[in-house]
Amino acid sequence: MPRYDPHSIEPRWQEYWERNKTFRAVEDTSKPKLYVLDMFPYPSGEGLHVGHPEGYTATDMYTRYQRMRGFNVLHPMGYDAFGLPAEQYAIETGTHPGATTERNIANIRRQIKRLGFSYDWDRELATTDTDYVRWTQWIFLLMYETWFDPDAEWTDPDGRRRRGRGRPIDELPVPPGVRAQGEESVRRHRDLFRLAYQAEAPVNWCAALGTVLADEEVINGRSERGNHPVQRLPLRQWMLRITSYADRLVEDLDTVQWPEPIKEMQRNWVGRSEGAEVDFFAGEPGPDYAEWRAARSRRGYPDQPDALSIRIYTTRPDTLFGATYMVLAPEHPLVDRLTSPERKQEVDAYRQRVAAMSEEDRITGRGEKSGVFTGGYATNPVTDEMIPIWIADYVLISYGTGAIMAVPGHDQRDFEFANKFGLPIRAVVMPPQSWLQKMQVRQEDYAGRIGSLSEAFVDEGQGMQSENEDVSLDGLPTPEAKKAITRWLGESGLGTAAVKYKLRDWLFSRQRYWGEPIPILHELDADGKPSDLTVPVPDAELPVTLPEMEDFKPTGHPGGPLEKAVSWVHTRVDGREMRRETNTMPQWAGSCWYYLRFCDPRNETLAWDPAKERHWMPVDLYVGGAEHAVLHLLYARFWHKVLFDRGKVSTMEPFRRLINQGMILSITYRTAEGRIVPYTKIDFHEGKAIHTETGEELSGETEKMSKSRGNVIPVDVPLQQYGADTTRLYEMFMGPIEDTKPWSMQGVEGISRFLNRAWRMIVDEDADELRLNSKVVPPSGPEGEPTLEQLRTLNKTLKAVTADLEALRFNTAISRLMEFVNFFTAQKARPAVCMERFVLMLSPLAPHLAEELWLAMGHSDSLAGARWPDFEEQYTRDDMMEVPVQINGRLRARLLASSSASREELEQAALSDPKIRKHLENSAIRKVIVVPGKLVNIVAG
RNA sequence: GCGAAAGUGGCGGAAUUGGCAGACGCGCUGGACUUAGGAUCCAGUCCCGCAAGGGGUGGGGGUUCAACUCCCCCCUUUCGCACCA
Repeated sequence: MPRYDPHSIEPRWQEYWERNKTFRAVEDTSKPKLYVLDMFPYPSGEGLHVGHPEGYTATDMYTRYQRMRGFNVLHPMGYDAFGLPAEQYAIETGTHPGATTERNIANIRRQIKRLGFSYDWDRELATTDTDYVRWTQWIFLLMYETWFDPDAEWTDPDGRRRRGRGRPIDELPVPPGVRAQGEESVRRHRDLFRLAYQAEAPVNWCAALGTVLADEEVINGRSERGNHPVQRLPLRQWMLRITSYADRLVEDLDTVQWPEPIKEMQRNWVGRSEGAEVDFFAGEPGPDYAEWRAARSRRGYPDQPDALSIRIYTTRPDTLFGATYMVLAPEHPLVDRLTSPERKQEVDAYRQRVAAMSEEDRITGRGEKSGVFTGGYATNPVTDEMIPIWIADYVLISYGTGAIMAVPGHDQRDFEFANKFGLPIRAVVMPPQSWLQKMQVRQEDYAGRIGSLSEAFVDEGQGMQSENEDVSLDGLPTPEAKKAITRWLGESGLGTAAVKYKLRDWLFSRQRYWGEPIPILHELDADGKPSDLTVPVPDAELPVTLPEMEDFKPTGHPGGPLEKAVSWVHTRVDGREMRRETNTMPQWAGSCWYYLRFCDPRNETLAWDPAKERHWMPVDLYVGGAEHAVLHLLYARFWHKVLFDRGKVSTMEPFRRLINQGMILSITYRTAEGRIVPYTKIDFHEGKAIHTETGEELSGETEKMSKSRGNVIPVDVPLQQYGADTTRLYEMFMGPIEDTKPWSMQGVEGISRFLNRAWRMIVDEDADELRLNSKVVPPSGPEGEPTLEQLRTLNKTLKAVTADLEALRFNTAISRLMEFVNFFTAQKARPAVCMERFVLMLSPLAPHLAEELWLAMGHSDSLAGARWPDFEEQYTRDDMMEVPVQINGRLRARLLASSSASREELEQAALSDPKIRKHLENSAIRKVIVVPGKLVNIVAG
C-alpha cells in the first residue's frame, strides 16, 4: 500500500470499530464520567451539508481525546424525527410520513457513519420510535398530574433556599367549599392548576399549515416554517404552564456555563420585569369614588379587582402623577361596560378592525398609533383628576393586565399617542442635565415645553410635580420614588408591588398527524359530546400510537387530521365511552428529554433507570446551533425542572456547558449576468474561478447555504473527493467552532496535502505494502535516540495540542501538528518514539489515518484504547532565546540570550549591542524596562 | 428602536496575564524534479521604498515604557428581540 488512500483505509476501520463496539459506553464508576451530546438532527430529505457535521466533528474529537485521558464517556446520536416536512410530503404524495422519515434517517445515518464518529450506536434512537413516544407521553401525563406550588420552600442541591416547586396534583389544597360540591367539582378545581391544562387562548392560527403555532414559531407575523400568514384566533388548546417556572429558568442560568449571549437571550425571552399593579377607580371623582377609596383603605388591596376598578400594571409607579389617561387593550373584558352609548359604534368598529388584522398587519402598522376614546373616565388616585379611558392596539391583552395608565411625559408610546390625539402631557420626572442639553431645553422650561419636545424622557431622574396631601415624590431619585409610591399604594389598598413576564404559557397542541398523540381521553356528556372533563390514558395503555391513515390533509378546524380516524377516536375505559384527544404534540416535545433517554435507551419498564441517570447526568458538554437559543433550550430546561421537582432526575439543569457552533457559509459563484454556477462547472486556477464551459471568470461571494442559492455543499462532496479524515480536519481547521466561516473547496485541498505529508513522514510510499519510511528509526537503531531539538519539538507540540484539545481549539491544534510534520519531514532521522507520539496526538482528529499509521508502526490492536501521551515540561523550554530590544517601543535589535538571563544581564547585553548603541548616539537613556524571558525596552529621548 | 457579538494581509485565520502583529493553511511569485503538472520538493510573499527607513490590527481620541488586547466617542457588519407598559 504505497500511497495514502483514505477510501480503502476508512471503511476498513469503520467496520472494525463497529464490529468491536469500540465506542460502546458502559457505566464505569472507577473513572470520571463525561457526557458529551450533539443536538440531534432533523432527518430532512436533503441529507447533511458540510455545515451540519461541524459540531459533531468537534464533539467527536473531544470525546476521543477524553477517552484517551481516562474518562468514562457517553456520546450518543439520534434523530428528531417528527415534524412538518415529512407530513407535507405525505400530503403531496400520499407517502406515509413514517416511510419518508425512515428513508431519510437511513441516509443521514450513512453520512454520519461515513465521517467515522465515535458514537455508541447501540444507543441510537429516533423520537418517532414507539418505545420513545411512550415515554414522551408519560412525561406529558406527569405534567398533567403536577401543579406548581408558588409558596413551597425547599433547599436545592447546591444548598440554597428556594421557593416554588411542582408537586403531585393530589397534594393541591382543595377549598372546603369546592370539596363540598363533590368529586366533579374537585376535578375541575384541579384542572385549573395542572401544568398541562386546556385553555381558551388567543392562538396563532396558520391557515396554510392548518395548525396552531407557538409564539416562538411565528416570525414577524408569519410561520417560521413555510412563511405563511398567521392570524390570532381564540381556541381551546393544551397549554404547558412554563410561566410558573419563569423565575427558576432565569435564576438557574447563573449555574450553567453557557455563552453569555445565549443566557441573555433567554433572560430577554422570559422578560421578567418588576413594577406595581394599581387599581384605578372606573368612574369620575365624587361620592362614589370617595366611598371606594375609603373601602380600599379599610380592606386593603384585593387579589382580584372589584367591579368598580380597572387594574393596570406599570414598571414606573413613580410616574403615577403623570398618568393623564388610560388605555385598555381592545379585547379587554371591561371595554363594553366602560364604553358610553354614543361611543359604542366607533369602539365596536375599532375592535372589529383590530380583531380582523393578521399578525403581520399589526406589525407593519406598528409605530403609527391608532385608538379610540371609549367615552368612559377613571380617576387618577393621586391627583384625583378625571382621566379619559381609551382603547388602542398598542396595549396587548396578553401582557400584564391588558390595561395601562398612560404617562405620556415619560413613555415614548404614550407620548406619541397623546400627541396624535391631543391628550395632556405632564412632566413628573426631571431629566438629568445631559438629556436636557441634548434636547436643547432649560430645566425651568422643561415642564412647560414637554409636549413640544421630539421625544419623551423615559429614563431615571428625579420626581417633580408629584405631590398631594398624603404623599410626595418631589426631588426623589426614581428608585426611591418607586419605593415610596408603592408603599403608599399598599397602605391605601390601591396597589402592590408586582412581577410580570413576557414569557407566555407554552401552546402545546398541534392540529397535525405526524406528532406524538396527546394521551388524554375526553369524557362524554349525556348527549355523547365531549365534556370539558378529561382523564389520562392509563399507563398500561401507553403509548398511544398514531392510527394508520391515507389522507393526511389538515382539516382546517381544531380537531386536526386525527379526527378522521373515527374508530381510533372512539374508545372505552372501564366500559365508559370516551373520545381521544386528536391534537398532537409540537415537534419540540421529543427533543425535550432525549438526552435522558440516552442514559438508558433500551429500558422497557422505565423511561430511564435512576441509577443510570445519576451516573451520566448532567450533560457535560452540549453542542449545537445558536438557532435553538430560546426554543429548544428553554423548553428542555422547563421539562427538566418539572422532572426534577417530581423526583425523576437528580440535577436542576440538564446541560452544564453549552457551545454554539457557528454557521458555515458557502461561496456562491456567479456569471456576469448573475447566474449561479455550480461547483461541478468551475475550474479553480491561478486563484481564479473559471467556468469550464464558457471560460468566463466568475466572481464569488460568501453567503448562507440555501437551496434557492444553489450553493449547498452536501457533505458527500468532500467525503467522496478526500475522505472522512480530510473532511473532519477541514471542518475544524477553518476557524474557531463558534465563528461563522466560509467553506472553501481549495482550503480542503491544503488539509489533504497535510495528511499526505503526515503519511509520507511515517510510511514508505514506494513500498508495495504498508511499511515504515526508512527515515523512521527504532529506538535501538543508530540515531534512534531523539536529539534535544527533536525532543523539544515533540514536547512543545504535545503541550500545546493538549491545551488546545482541552479548550476545543481544534484549529490551532491542527496548526501545531502541521508544524510538527514540517519539522520532522526535514529530519533525516525520525525517531520512532516521536512518530508514535505524533500518531497518538493525531488520533482524535484523524482517527482512520492514525489507526493505519499505528498499524504501520507495528501495533496489532486499535489505538482507541491507548493513553494520551504526557509531555515533559523540561523539554518545552529552550535554554537560549531571542530577546527583542525596543527603543521607545520600536523594535531595534534582537539579542541571543540565555532564557534564564537576569534583568541585569539582559540590560547589559541590550545596552552594549552595536545597533542599539548606534540608535542611542544622540539621546539620553531615561529608563530601561526589562521583562525577563520577554523583551527589553529602552526609554530614551 | 432595544440588546448582544464581531471588525487583523488577496482569502480562512494566529497572537496565556498588555510585551517581537500576521503562526498554520489557501492563493500567488520564482526555482528544482519531470514527457507533463493543477503531483512533490525548495525559496519568497502585510503595505510603501532600490535601500536606509517609514507605515500598519474599521476610524478618532485616551491610559501606559509598551495596546489587536484596557477606557471613551464614532462607523460598519452579523445575530437576537421588537408597541411587553
